[in-house]
Amino acid sequence: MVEVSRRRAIEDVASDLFREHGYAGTSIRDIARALSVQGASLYAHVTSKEDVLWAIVDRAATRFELAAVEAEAAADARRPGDPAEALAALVRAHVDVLTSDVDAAGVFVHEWRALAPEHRQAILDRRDAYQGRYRRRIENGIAVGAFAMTDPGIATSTLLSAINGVAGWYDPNGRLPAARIADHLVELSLRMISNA
Amino acid sequence: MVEVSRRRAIEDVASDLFREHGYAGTSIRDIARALSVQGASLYAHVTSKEDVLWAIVDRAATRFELAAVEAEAAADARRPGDPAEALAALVRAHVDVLTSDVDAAGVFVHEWRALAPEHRQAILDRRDAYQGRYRRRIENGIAVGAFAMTDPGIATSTLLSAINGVAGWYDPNGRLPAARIADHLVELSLRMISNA
DNA sequence: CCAATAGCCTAACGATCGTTAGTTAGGCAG
DNA sequence: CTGCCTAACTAACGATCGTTAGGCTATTGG
Repeated sequence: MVEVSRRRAIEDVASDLFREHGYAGTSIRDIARALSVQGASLYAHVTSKEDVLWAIVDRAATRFELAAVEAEAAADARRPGDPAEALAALVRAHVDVLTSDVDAAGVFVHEWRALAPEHRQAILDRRDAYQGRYRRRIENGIAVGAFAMTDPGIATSTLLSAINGVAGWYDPNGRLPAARIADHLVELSLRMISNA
Repeated sequence: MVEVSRRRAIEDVASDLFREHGYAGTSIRDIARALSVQGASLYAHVTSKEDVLWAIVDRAATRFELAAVEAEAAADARRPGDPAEALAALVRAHVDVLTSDVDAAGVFVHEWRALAPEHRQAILDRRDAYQGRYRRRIENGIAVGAFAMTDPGIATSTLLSAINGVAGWYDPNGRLPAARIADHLVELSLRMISNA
């Protein structure tokens, strides 16, 4: 990974450590040590520890949001009003973003609780909006009979838990390339909510 | 919740706090404050902070294991060799354990990384064994044609992620009783891996 | 060649961390 | 009354936490 800026290099090793040991379980000096630098030196590039967490989470959130917007637009262009097409596109986009930076995605999924109250609330709002995309497609699919009759809220949460689970075991050097994994997750996701 | 021992009361409030702020994000004094007691007073009942985490995780793991054993035995007694029956029983048992103590289950799912190396490895082994129960049933179902042809490893991990996701939103005072939620998760789980 | 800039250093601050030691207060059994 | 048990207390330890201040060095554009 070629670093364009020192600030970005800090965020990248922080993503790795936050994902492995959690935000509270990682000290500024831990991050510095991974960069072969003294802890205090980081403050030339960063205003606080929480600032680093926020940068990681905010960027990851933005990437998920952009990918979802594009995925829905493309799906609607291909097959307008097809809930399965739209949901498949959403899931694939989500898994793609997740596998393209597992560390940051893992931090986004698990460490948002450690954010300062304002940032935490902002992320919760954005997560709700993101989840709403999935939910609307699921509800629409149920309405037109493409998806099974189930509780849309539970189905949405469970679907997102399922695909976020990839962050728990994905290994860039593993046996399956990211694209294959996305294929499987799309298949599992659609079956989960589809009619017989 | 009536506490039978002081030790157990400590573990219960610790479960709550560990789940909310993580193990590293919770201090001994935080736990003590929730019990209206001084931090040092806890060491009359506890040998270390990690000891508390281990007790919570170990107990939760045991409950999941016992429930799975019973569920499989009962399913095999009802309909021997039926993969769907067995998997449904496993999922229901898992969700039941999870909802019966969300705090402890949430700690088990998310905070095992914070365990001391030996305990951490022990839990990883037990988690693998537990996951193996699901995997064998899924592989068996694929072999007999009851389940769809998919990667059993990914299907197993994704299924468990899906049902563990309940720990992220379940509220004992929420709109749905635990039994209804288990119903939904069983349904979603079976559909996820079933043929057409 | 010089000035600016980026990057890192050492030293230290007050706070909090997990944990130990020694002590005190109350209840119950002999 | 005595002696033990449970449960709490205060005080303090050394380590580590996030963070600030001020100074040094190497590279680089004019």
